[in-house]
Amino acid sequence: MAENLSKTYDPKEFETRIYEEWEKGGAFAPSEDHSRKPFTIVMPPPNITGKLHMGHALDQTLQDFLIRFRRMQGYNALWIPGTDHASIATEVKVADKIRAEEKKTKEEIGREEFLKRVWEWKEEYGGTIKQQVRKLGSSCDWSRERFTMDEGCSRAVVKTFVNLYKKGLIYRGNRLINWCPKCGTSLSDAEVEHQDKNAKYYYVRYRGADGGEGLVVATSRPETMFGDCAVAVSPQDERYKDLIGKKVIVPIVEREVPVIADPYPDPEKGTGAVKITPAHDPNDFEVGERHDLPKWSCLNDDATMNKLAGKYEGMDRYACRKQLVKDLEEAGWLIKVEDKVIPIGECYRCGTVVEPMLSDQWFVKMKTLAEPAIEAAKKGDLIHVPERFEKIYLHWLEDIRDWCISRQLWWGHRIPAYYCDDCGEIIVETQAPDKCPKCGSTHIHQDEDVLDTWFSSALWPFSTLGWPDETEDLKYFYPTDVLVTGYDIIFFWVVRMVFSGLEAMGEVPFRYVYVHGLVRDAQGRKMSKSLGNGIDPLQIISDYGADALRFMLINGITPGNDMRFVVEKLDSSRNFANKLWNASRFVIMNLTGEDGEFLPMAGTPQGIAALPLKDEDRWILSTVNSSAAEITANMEKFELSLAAQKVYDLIWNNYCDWYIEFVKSRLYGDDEEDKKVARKVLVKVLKDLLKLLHPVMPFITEEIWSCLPREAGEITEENPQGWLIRQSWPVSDESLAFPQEEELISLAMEAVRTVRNIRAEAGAVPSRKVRAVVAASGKTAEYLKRAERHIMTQANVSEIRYIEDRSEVTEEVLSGVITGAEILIAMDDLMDYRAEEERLSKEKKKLEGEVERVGKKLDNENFVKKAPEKVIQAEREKLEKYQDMLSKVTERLNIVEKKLQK
RNA sequence: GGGCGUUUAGCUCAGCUGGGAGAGCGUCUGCCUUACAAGCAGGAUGUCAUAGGUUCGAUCCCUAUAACGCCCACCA
Repeated sequence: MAENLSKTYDPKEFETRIYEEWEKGGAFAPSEDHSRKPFTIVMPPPNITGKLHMGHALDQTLQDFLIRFRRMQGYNALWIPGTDHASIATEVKVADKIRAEEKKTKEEIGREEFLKRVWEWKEEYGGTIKQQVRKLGSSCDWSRERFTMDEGCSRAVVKTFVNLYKKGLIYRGNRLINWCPKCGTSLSDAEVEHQDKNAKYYYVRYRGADGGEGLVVATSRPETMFGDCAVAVSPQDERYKDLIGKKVIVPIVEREVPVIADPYPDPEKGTGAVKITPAHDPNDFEVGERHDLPKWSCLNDDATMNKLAGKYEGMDRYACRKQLVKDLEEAGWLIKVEDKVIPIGECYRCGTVVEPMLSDQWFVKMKTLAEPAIEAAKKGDLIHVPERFEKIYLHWLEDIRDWCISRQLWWGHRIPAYYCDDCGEIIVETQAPDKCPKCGSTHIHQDEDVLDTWFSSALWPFSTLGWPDETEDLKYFYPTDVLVTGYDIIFFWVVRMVFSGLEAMGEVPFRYVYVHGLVRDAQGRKMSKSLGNGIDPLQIISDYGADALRFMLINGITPGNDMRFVVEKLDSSRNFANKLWNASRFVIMNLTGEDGEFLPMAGTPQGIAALPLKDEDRWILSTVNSSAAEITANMEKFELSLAAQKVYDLIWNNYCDWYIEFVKSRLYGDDEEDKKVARKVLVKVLKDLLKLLHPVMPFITEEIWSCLPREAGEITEENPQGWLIRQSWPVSDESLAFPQEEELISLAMEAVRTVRNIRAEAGAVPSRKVRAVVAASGKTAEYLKRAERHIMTQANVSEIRYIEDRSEVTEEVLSGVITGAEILIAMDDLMDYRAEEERLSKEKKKLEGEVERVGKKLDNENFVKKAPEKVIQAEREKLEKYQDMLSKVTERLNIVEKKLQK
């Protein structure tokens, strides 16, 4: 790594280099030593659909923070990286690309060729993503990298499917599913987004078959009338009592359907009579099941009307609706139309309105699988951070319905089900069968469909560790420790991993779920491609460095809450990095002895404590020592933001602003022995601070660390290069607790601040030394005397006189009160009256000019008449302000002049 | 229809199971003091959304209310 630090902080100079060295040196891989406790995270695999966005950057940073912290704490840390094939999303993207570039559909290209193209896409985008993850500094073990469609994960998928099928938990059925007409595939319930939309209720009369009035039904989808097979009413509904059992005629369709009594219709809603279309509505489907009604589907897969629709055949569902309503109206069957807000289901990928359709699909039976997952959360085997997400998790599992897992797509895991062409037998096996076990036929074909992409993601925590094989990794690293993810995929992913893990492994896949929010733009809007408000993490890294980005993403966030991406926060993070950089340069500059060699360090806490330490040494050692304990506790409780904030404070406010300043006079002094002590403390503390900061800012800390002298214990067999990434985490040590010195230096700091304050408020000449009088007694006096050196140097005081009684001072003074004491400074000392007179005169002149200028403006009739009220008001306020300032300056100038005359 | 979150300094947000109201940015004043002007020193700014309640004491707990946002929900 670097030999010494360049003059200015330039992350470009070292971030890439350091990452390469880490990776080459095996810094991310866990040890083979399985006697140590493991700490495992599996990375939520980014989709290979495109590049990483800011949300990924947050996700990665949080995980890397945790894994680095635990690694340093001594856990055998493993973070498994990988990518997701993202079945439907990728298929759509690649199909779009082919359509745009070659003007061909995927059908025209053919399944085999299409899949070849997708694999090429995967190589390209998967590669980009991996590079981005590296740029962010993620310390994941690339030797264990996985892909949801690699050989192992595919075996896991097949194995799981077969297992669940044999247990009767996966079945094939002709049921109502969500159908996306554009993507041409079924969707799970989770993949449908409900949106409230303005729509209409159409009230349509179904006349009696006996020539009677019949009844009126309300529907928002009249085009489904072609699938109507009954009209249901509540048995309690007096209005329709006489119609039950009779027939009514569906207009236009001119089909006789029975009026049936069923508990489903709510007499309060609509007309109380519901047209029943089992093939296009989930509720109707159930009614149909209860009454053994036929299930007539009137839609094609592309949402056009089928032959059941008669003359409307071939029309799009909405065109048909429009025409049908018109026809109904003309025929007199349309009673009224009502505006209504109705929740509409849309495809989460393409936004097309989803159609409930009757279809042969594969389903996972959820009830039995959900139960242990519910239990796990209730027992505390699974803990959500923050807690409130447990409620969401439970609620979803508690009224879960069966999961439709087959997709009419090509890119994905093909369903391991085989059909005998001769006898129709269904064979579900891990290996394709040679012949039908029932009839012996060799005419067998595999199911054309693939699985829901989330079926394979659900296995991620154990498929990545080698399952279904009983690998060493699986035994040692499962269950994993924490899953970090955004709240937007709890249902898609977290829930399914939990029940899958419990089913396959008998244990929850992770102990903690750390849920983070979304990264929004500066206005609080979701970052999206359509808005074009996305921010590329790589661009930010190139402008500010990965460390600054990471710190910015961690700082000021709360688990589960969204954050805004504000560029100013990056400046602040970068400035912090620069601050640390320069402080380190200062330390390193002062490290070497006359011969240019590093001075021997003191090593252990006991070694440091045994040195002839000064008060300020003890203060900083003690402060860092106790803060380390707090910071550790914060991190263990996932309070990462608080932890980062505390390290920031420690570095900037304690170490840089105070300790380094305290110690300068010693470093520049003649006492060689004491100089060494100061150096040792400087380095010891800097090292601890670098360790504490490393999880959030890994690059800069490693770079600085590499420039500091190595000591015993820092180079080990596991860490031959002595890298920071593998150093041990600071543990608070009793030998470094110095409460008395903490109190003493705090008091000194108060005194310094007070004197500075007085000086600044009095407008004293900065370079001018002042004499101070300290009125204090007892311990306070004693401490302040002990800290006299600091007060003098830090506050530019030339002399301190101690008194017990404040009334001893009779001259004109300014004073400030600190804990247990008062500090007084003579007015005469504060001011160079000549200089002050000059300054005030200048100031006065300037102000007079301003007053005159604004005054003139306001005296101008045209201005007052024509300018907007706001501007006039602002000018008036300005005038007032300047006049006020002028009178103060004048007053002060008078005093100064009087002093000069004396 | 059900549930949840947010509301704290001009802006972005912290506030770790009730006891001093904070940070960064911005702003104002003074400083190029040999680590750092991406800096140093100092200052100003808040009825912690509103109304009640519990408590010796509430930004924090309870109950309402409002605004904004989010999630879930089988579209008669």
